[in-house]
Formats: sequence, structure tokens, C-alpha cells
Amino acid sequence: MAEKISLPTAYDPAEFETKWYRWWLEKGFFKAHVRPGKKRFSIVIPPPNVTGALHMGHALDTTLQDVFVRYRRMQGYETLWLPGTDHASIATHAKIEEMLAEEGTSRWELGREKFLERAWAWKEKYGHIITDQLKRLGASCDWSRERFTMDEGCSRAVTEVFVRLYEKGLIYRGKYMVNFCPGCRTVISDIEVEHQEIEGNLWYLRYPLEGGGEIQVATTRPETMLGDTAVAVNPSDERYRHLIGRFAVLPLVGRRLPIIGDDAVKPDFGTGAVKVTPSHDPDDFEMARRHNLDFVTVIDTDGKMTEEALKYRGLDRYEARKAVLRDLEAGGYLVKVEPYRFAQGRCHRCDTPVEPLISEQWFVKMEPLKGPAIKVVKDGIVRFVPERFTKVYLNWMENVRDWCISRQLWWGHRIPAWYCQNCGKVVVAREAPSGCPECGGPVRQDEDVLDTWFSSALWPFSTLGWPEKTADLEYFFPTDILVTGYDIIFFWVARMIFSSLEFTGREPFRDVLIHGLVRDAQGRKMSKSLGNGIDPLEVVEKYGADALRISLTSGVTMGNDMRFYWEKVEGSRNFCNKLWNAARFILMNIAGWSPPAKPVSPRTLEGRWILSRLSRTIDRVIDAMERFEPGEAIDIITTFVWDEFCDWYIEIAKASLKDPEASEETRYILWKTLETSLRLLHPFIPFITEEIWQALPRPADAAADMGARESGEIRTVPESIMVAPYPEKGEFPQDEGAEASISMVIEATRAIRNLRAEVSVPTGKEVRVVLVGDAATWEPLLPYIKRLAWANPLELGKERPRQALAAVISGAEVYLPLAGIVDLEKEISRLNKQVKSISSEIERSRTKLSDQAFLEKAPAEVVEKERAKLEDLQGKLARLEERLRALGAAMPASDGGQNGQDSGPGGRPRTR
RNA sequence: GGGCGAAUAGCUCAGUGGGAGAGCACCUGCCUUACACGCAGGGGGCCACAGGUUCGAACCCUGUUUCGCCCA
Repeated sequence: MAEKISLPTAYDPAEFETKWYRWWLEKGFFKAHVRPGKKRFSIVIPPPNVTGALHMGHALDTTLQDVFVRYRRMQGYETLWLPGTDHASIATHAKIEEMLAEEGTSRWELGREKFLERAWAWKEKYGHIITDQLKRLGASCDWSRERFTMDEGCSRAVTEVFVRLYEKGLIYRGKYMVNFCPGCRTVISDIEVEHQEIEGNLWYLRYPLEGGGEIQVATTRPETMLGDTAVAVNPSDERYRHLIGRFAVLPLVGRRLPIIGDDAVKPDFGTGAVKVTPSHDPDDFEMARRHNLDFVTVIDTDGKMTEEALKYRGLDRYEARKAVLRDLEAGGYLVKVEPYRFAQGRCHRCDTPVEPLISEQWFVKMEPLKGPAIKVVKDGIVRFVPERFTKVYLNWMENVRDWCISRQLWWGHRIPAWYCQNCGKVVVAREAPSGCPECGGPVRQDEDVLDTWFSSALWPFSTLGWPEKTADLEYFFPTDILVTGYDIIFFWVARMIFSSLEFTGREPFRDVLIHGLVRDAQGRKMSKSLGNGIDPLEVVEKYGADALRISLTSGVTMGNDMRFYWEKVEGSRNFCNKLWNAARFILMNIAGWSPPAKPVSPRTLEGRWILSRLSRTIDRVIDAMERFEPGEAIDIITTFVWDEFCDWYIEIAKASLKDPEASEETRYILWKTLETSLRLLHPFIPFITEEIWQALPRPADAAADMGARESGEIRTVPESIMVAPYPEKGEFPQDEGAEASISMVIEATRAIRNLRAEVSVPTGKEVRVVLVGDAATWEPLLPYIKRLAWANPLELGKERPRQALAAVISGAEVYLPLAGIVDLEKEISRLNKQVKSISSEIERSRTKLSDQAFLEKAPAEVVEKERAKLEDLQGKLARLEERLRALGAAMPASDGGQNGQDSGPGGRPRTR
């Protein structure tokens, strides 16, 4: 065994990933500059929660963004990817409160000021964790522009927006039915309520009528009966119509309840008569306003019963339910209980059942804002990719209700409203007023903060300096694309659109790329409670960031969910290893060689072929990228690199390198194809491509080859692949002749390899092969086939060896002569099998070509293709049958046309 | 109740009008000095079902079934 120099034969991403990231940062390649007049590409990151840790969703979102960012940057766009984090009001609040609870204290005990100190300390300590994790993935963000939703600039934008909306009458304060989450201890907006079907009960209650009789009502929430102020029926309901205008008496309480008629009552629900609790049900709230009913609040914001609940006061709402039911039953008011499925509203964040309550809150009036937000999408100025999400967006926007923006929390942007302690005047202002402008009395600021999404709605322009007219805003806004998951279209995307239109007069971005969720291998959502989440950093450590990036993009369709599989990561890593080893092979063979300054036009067949294939690959990749289909783009490149470059070109090149005539060109082609493939791949797998690219030799005058392609701008030699130009269409010539020839080489090689496998001739072992075909056509191809099929000697013969295995290909036959060991019977049956399958294909093709309608209506090129196919098949069949005859086989009862050559395309249809 | 998506090889998924594909898994043979994280070869599919449009349908239309998601 010859000594082997111990080169790293397998690729080890841990060796270089962090090194290159640090270097890119040092070099300032991520930094964007305002260059008026230059084409630019900008994008803002969906800011992850400061408190969070990176999960697969972030990894997917980040990878997709980085792919587009690096692609455009290489294409010469001045590219800004603005990073940052979100203060995540409720989520952070919960974390801090949890921490305080562990210390045995609470936010109430600490007070607002101290609480905020703790929160900021937490943010300073942990806020960079998630951004550091993004760096591990290779995110090429401009970190010099990193923002935080509660930093000074963003906070100023928030105040400005609030004040302007208030002054325009688009923000108002009022007492309405809102969703209160007893778990988070704050009001939440409509979209933060998740409706969940649960198995509950429907209780039938008997309410005595004044003046005798009774009326039965059904409810899923008996404890709220303490707050009833009416009983309602549908006015067209014959059963109850006569009762409208009379009164019922509320059990346990004794209140007089008017019986009213309202169309909102569904006659088929329960008994058709419903109790009306205006303070604790949104529908009842509306009904109460229509009928001027009283409001009695029996549940407070802790989820406990109020004074109005009389003897039940202080009880938790579910305890109260038990107590009320017990008393109702004791009083004979409970008629029956039925199991009943209904939708319960739960808090998006903590899953606690929300409590509908009447409360004074701040709202954004949506009616005037929604029109432009609908128009900009309908007009195609903002486009959703995939397109189907347009409908989701429009449907929501068209039915949007006013947005409750105040939250009973401390961590966040405090509402810029002050109340006069004397006259009660409300002052909304950019700066804290020193006193009441009306009466000079002392003022106190509103205790509440704003919904987290209020600030993130401004993200694309607040981060660029709005409301100032900054150079960044001028140059980089509107941004180009937004990449995010379908789960936050309403929370975030929609709100950015109307906010941006209102305050900048422009759309915040042009294309909204919506991706799906990363699920676990069983298709379940990854979640903390299930414990089925996969830490992206663990994947990076085991397989490298590049492998993770491939497995998150490859074969994935925008908008569809995907599953995470370790096997897929492994396969992705295997591709990296393949690329690595191809590079090793090439580097070994071009050691000491310098690439020429100018592109070389290849003269060898294989050189013309691979550049042609490369050229087609570039076309397809660019098309896929422009259609926002990165999953398709990466597959196109990997297939080219693995299946064409490595499996065929490099194998051919092993011989060409030894040929003095071809070796110089072969080195060039190896280098050029690798170098171009690396640039194609860079947006997807930045680390390994940089590592290899840096090891490649550069042309003496690289600018001539790779730079200076944009008129008016002379580029210096790129220092890094990330600022090297992305391959362009038309960069390499396409050569149909070379492609056709190499296709023949491949077909012949495969046919021979099949025959070898048929008789277990091991790979690499040389055997004699005879090829029968047109000499002028095949002669130049023989050297390739000889090597690739280990066919030696490979004879271009006229004689067909009898003792041989045969295969028929387009325009030739190949024979594997094996004197004495060919089992004639077996060979005949093998060939007969092929006759059968070809015959049936011929049959199908003929039927098609004899169909007058097809000939007339199908496009000429389709018909022509079909004719060529039939001709090829018939040629193959004729030669197969000839072979069978030569072997002395009885002709099979094949119907494929013994005179294949005679029955031309479109020949008379055969009937049977 | 309304809307959307999915249904294609054992598994995970590509494929939007013209010869059913990939990766993994499986079977056979190879450590052919770039790569065993590999090479060569192979098996495997009434493209959910029923209609329709079309010369031609996995693909377009209608309906049905199953699963999932969103909205109310």
C-alpha cells in the first residue's frame, strides 16, 4: 500500500465557518452604503423576540432572507439587510415576572420603575443571544444598523404615530367589550384570541315569568347569569312571540328581566330563548346597545366575581360556576344538562380562556386605514408569494375591526396620554405636559403600554430613521421584499402595510414571500410543551450551517409546511462533502497552474458540453430565483454539480488531463466550472463556497475576467466570493451539437454497464465490447465510452458477435462478447422482454400519430417530436428483432411491426 | 358556516396541458488513489375517487372522500 498524504478527505465545517463570518464582518462586506443612483436592494428582518432563543422557524426565515440578500448583493445591488429585535411586550413581561416569582417577589411589590430596571437589565444580558445565533447561520445583516423596537428612534416613531393618529381622530379611547386574559392580566386584541372547539356543557335554566309561568334558557356559562339583564327571543319565533314585553325574574338574584325580541337570536339554539349578559358576551353587548339594556359586571379582570355577584363575590369564575349551579339546582331552576361542543376563546400566548369584559381602552379606528391597504394589494403594488395568500390578506382586511392597542403591562411603549387630575382633560402629546393646558392642574400619564405590534407595524420605516427624512430612508425605502411565515400575516404584515401607507405614503415592501412552518418528523408543530423542538444550533454543530441551510431550502415550496428530518440534513451534508472532494480533486490537478486572464473557448467535446450544461443551469437557476423559488434553484444547481459535473465531466477529465493536447483546456474547464458553480451556490451555502473559492487560483488579471462587467464601474478583483459577481445568462455558449454527442456517449456507456451488470462483470474490470453503428458518428465518441464503460478493447464493428449480450440504443447496438458463457435462452428472453416494452411504446406512439385530430391540432413541434420518437423506437425494434433472428429465436408474436423501417410514422392504423 | 391547502414510489416531497421525477429506504455488485458522507446497476407508482373540458389531463373545470390550517 502506497503511503497516502493525510489530507482531510472529508469536509469539516467546524474548521472554517466561524472564521469566515468573522472575516466578512471585519471586511465590512455586510455594510450597506447610501449610493444614490445605484440600484439597491433592501429588506428588514422580521425582528425576533429579544428574550427568545433561535428555533427552526427563525432558521428557515433567516436562511431564505440570506439567500435572496446574497444573491442580489452578488448581482451588484447595493444591498441592505437590516437586523434587529422586538421587545415582545407580553412575552418578555411573562419572563421577567416568572423570574421575580422565583425570587419570591412580584411586579406589584417591586413597582413600575424597579420592574423596568430589571427588564432592561435582562434585555442587556440576554438580548444579543438570538442575534449571535443568527450569525452562526451566516446571516449577512448590516449589524451597524441593528435596531430594537424600544430604542430611542423606534420609540420616537411610535409616539409620533400615536399622536398623529390621535390628532386625525384615528385613535380613540372608549368603553367597549374587549378580550381580557386573566393569565396575562391584560386586554388583548381580537386576533390574539384563538378559538378552540371544546367539549363543554349546555345548561338549561328555568326563569320564572312575572305573573306566572316560566321561560327556559340555555347557556354554556351559567355563572354569568348573575349579570343577566334581559331574556331574548327571535321575534319571528311563534313559540315565544307572545312573551315579548313581559318580564322574567332572575333566579338567585331577583332582578326583573325584560323579554325582548331580537333577530340575532337563533331559534334553533337551545330552547330558542337566551339569557342576555351585556357585560360578559360580545353578542349580548351589541344586543344591549340596541335595546338599551342595563350592564351588570359580575366578573372582574382577575377572573373573580365582583360585588355585583352578591354572595358569590370573590370567587374564581369557575368556582362560582359550581356554586351557582348548586344553588340553581337546589332552587329547582336547573332543568337539564347536555354535552355540547362550542368554540372557546383562549389567549394566543398563555392559552387561558379569555374573558369578554367591558373596559375603557385605546383603539385604532380601522375604517379609514383599510381602504388604501386593500387597494395597494389589489393593484399589485404589494404582491404575495404564493399568490393565494392575497385572498387571506384581503379577506381579513376587508372585515377588520378596530384594533385594541392598550395593554395593562409595563414593558413596552407607554401610551403618550395624560389625564388632568382636576378637570379630567385628556392630553395626548409628544412630550409630557407640565400641567393641564385647560386648568393648569396636575396631570398623570396613562398607566398602560401599547401592543407590541404597534411598534413592529412601523419597523420598515422607523428603522430607517422615520420621521426624520434620513438618507437611509430616502435611498432604501420602500424595501424590496419581506420574508415571513403565514402565521403573522395579520399580526404584522397587514399592519405594516396600512401603517406605512398612512405615514410614508408608500408601500413598505413590494413582494411578500410567505413560507410555511417547520414541523417535526411526525408532522407536528414544534413546541416547547411537546418538547419536540430541534435546536438549529445543534444541527449546525453536528453538520454545519451550510448543511442546515440546504435542508431548509432544497425542494421546499414557498408557503407550504415542511418536516424536519435528520436524514435530510445528512444528505445535505453529503452534498457539501461531494463538492469539497470535487474541489480537492481539481486543486490537486491544477496545482502550480494559473488560470488565463481571458475566457477560453473550449475545443474539446466534453468542454463544450459541460459549459453548455452550465449555461443552461445558470438560466434555470436565475429563472427560479426571479420567481422566488429558491427550493427549485438549489436543486437545479446540486443536480448539475453532482450528476453532470462530478459524475460525467470529472470522470472524462481524468483521461483528458493525461492528454497533452487537452490537458491545458481541461484544467481551465475544471477550474472555471467549479468556480462558477461555487458562485451559483454561494447564496445557499456561503461558508463552504468561500472556503473553497479562497483556495482556488485567480487569473493574473482577474478584473478582465470577473470584474468590470458593469459599464461605468470598474471593479477590483473580488476579495471574497460574497462580493464576486453572480453568474449571468449568456456567460457561456450553449452547444446543442456537443450536448447531443455526450448524450450518445452516456447512453452507450449506460447500455454497456447494464450488460456488464447482467453478467456480473465488476466495475472497473476491462472487457471487450463491440459497437455497431455509423462510423463517422461513433468514431470520435469511442475514446470516451471506452474509458467510462471500462470497454477495452472497444471495437467499432460491422460483424455482430453471436456469442454475446446485446443492447440496442439510438443509432447503434452494443455487444458484450462472452464466448461460451452466454446462456442463449436467457439472452433471448431478455431481448424479448425489451421487444415487448418497445412494441407497446410503438403502439402508443402510432395510435397518436394516426389520429387526424392530433396531427391537425397539436403544435407542429410536438408532432415532430412524436415522429422522431417513433422512428427511433422502430429502429431499435428492428435491430432487436434482427438480433433475435440471428440467435435463432422463434419470432415472438409481437405486433410492433416486423418491418419497422417500412411502416413510417403516421402509417395506417392497425386494427385488431 | 365560509375560505385555503394537501392527497404522486415503503417514507418525505418536487412536478400547473404533450415520453411519471428526486432524496431517503430497499436489492445486487464494487474500498475503480476526489469522495464508502462514495461509485455502478436494479426493483418499486390505475398520480385519492367520479364525472367533464381537450387531439391530448398528475396538471384545467365540477362534484365526492380523507387529513390539516385559517376565519366566523
